[in-house]
Amino acid sequence: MTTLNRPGAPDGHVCGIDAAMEVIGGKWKVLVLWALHEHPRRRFGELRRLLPGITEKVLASHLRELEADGVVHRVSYDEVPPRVEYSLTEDGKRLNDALQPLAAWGRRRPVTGGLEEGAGRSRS
Amino acid sequence: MTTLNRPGAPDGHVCGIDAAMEVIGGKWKVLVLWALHEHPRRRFGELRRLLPGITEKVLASHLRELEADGVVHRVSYDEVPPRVEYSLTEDGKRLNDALQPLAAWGRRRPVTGGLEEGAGRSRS
DNA sequence: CAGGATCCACTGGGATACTG
DNA sequence: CAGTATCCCAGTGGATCCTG
Repeated sequence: MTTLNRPGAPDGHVCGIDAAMEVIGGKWKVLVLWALHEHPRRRFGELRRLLPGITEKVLASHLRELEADGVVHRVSYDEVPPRVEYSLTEDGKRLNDALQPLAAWGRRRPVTGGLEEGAGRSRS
Repeated sequence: MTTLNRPGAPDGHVCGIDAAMEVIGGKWKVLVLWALHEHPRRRFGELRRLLPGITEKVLASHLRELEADGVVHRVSYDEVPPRVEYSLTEDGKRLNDALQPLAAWGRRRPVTGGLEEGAGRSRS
């Protein structure tokens, strides 16, 4: 367990977000999910092309973890030229749905209408 | 740019999730948000107590980033014993709302009804 | 073409000690 | 009490080379 470890939720809930974060915790995870959502049944190379900047290792490992987490489905046809297709599982689609509100929130962030704190974007 | 960097969304969307992930990307970020959501106007030490296992450094930095991102509001009264109170901004509350579906998804994960991949939780 | 194996660099996070 | 300052380690992501 390298992720969030709540000692047992003293308040009575586990919030489940940590579980979700465990799944989408990778740097490109959500984008892979997203790409798969918009381009069902994509092959490794295609996904790689869809995610400019990602390396094979990272894509491969993310895909493997996503598969292990049951949100991505992998089908490999053993043909002469190796061919593998990835797609979202039902659970993966649900995850994507659950991600929508967050996406919407993030999208309206830069120009929030009622931000009174005057906070600016500043990160490392 | 240490975060997700999409070259400009070739498909026409930025999905916004990456922006959101930037905000909640810390290990304890969501839990801090959560704690603040359930315990409005909490002080540093109290928050620390609410998040067993978190260190001062991390709590402080998360709080600072969360504040910079406009989701947490910080009020410091300069009294004799230093006193600072943290609370969620309106945007922070919206973020929390946006997090709910994800939390719900994560909560029902362990016992998914139709998981045929036979995947188990396996991480590094 | 799909990825496994390595090596490396970076940074996020933990522990501890100190200050206003 | 509410942080800040260091040091350090581990995990994660990146680049490259190599294989089925």
